[in-house]
Amino acid sequence: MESTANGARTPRRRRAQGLSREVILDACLRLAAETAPDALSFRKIGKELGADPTALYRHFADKDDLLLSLADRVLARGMEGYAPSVSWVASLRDLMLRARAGFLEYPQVATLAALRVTRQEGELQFVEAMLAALHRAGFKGKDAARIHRACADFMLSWTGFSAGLLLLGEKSSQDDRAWVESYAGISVGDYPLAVASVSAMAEIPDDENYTFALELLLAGIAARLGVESLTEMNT
Amino acid sequence: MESTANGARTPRRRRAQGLSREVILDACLRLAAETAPDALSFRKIGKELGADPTALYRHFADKDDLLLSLADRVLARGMEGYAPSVSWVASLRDLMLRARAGFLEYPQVATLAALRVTRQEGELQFVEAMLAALHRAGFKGKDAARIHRACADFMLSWTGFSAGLLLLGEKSSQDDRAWVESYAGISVGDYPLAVASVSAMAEIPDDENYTFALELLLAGIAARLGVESLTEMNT
DNA sequence: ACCTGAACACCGTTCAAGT
DNA sequence: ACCTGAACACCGTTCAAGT
Repeated sequence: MESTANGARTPRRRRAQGLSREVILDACLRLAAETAPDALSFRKIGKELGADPTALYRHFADKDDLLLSLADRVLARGMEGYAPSVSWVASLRDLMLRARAGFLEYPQVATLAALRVTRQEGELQFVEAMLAALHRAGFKGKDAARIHRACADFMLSWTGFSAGLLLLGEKSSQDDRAWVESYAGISVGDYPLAVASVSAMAEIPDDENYTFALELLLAGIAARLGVESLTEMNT
Repeated sequence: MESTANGARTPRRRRAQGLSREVILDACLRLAAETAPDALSFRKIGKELGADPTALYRHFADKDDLLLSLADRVLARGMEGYAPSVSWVASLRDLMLRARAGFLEYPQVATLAALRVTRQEGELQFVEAMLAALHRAGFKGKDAARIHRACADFMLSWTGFSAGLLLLGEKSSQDDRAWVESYAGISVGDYPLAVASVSAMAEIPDDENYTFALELLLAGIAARLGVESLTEMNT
């Protein structure tokens, strides 16, 4: 990669020299950008680096360790360019959308690490920005902590879900077939509402669904504000 | 299991005779009730049945096929005893809680199948009950479909998340250690709010967190009702 | 018709050995 | 100090063979 001056055609393994956490993480992100289901195995990372797969154990305790660092990098990347808005709702919405979008650029990382807490720089940036927005709204202390946790885990769980759907890929289409087939064996008359709406529901893309649920959540938070302070109401 | 009359001490493998989808699914649920991380492999299911692991392929196309049937059974089990309330909010809340609780009795199934659509009996029961509650609230057609999808995927994604946490088990405790350790290397002064609330947030158990987020979501839906019909308002 | 068992192409991880 | 490579205990799945 550095100098392709001489014999550029032999695709044999580069010598693995100067591995480091940074170098390894970069290679992982290169692999994780793809939507292939198992792109992040040690063996594939090793090949990408031209190193023996087990060399990674010199720099990371185990796969979990690697994954947490990877997840934090991805979150931090999603936070790049974030600027708080004057509106706290707009800030919350922005954060909840950009964090998810950041993760979904690396679906592998999202599925594998969505339920882990990284406790590294990127996560702290996200938490601090969320809490700042909630403070501006008037939520403090324990109340702010509860709402932040609800929002963060809403985002993380749904992001893991979405990443899983992306990685399933073509299998989702198989699902559509199964849908039609499996209806044959079931007494459809018992489920009139479900049968009537089934295609309308299937049409909704996951992104739109997340956005819509997020708006419901934000409305719920806003409504809570009304209850708390009783000074201002928003429809 | 059927008759322990003679030689009950030899734990050698029962002969595998009369395997069927039903028999296999029962064995799977027995295994999946545990919190062991990899309890649902074909090899372990085979051992539980006293059959060769590959015998399962005679009854299920692949692991995915098995998982979908398993997931639908678990959902159906969660729906047992459901009775719609006069209050549509109470009905929605009940459905969103019982579906998750049903899945979490079989964490293996929940992690592996949360993002799949089963299109079998249990799922239809759930969808029908949700739509019925939404209709009673006054949501119809496309609007009901959108809200149902938001609710269902909120529940499914969070349930997959929760099941993952359960399966992580002791690793969560490791996280707590990591939390303290990793704070050493970071300039804490840059994240005052995050640092101040970190322990308050960590204390919130996942169940409570889900319940709280669910209330926010329900409040958001109720608020939307106000916008729609303009006839009745609820704080 | 149904079950078995060897085999294939994968996993994460450990450990003695090389340099 | 860092990387290698054989090995271990696992995966899901295929396929020829048994009964």
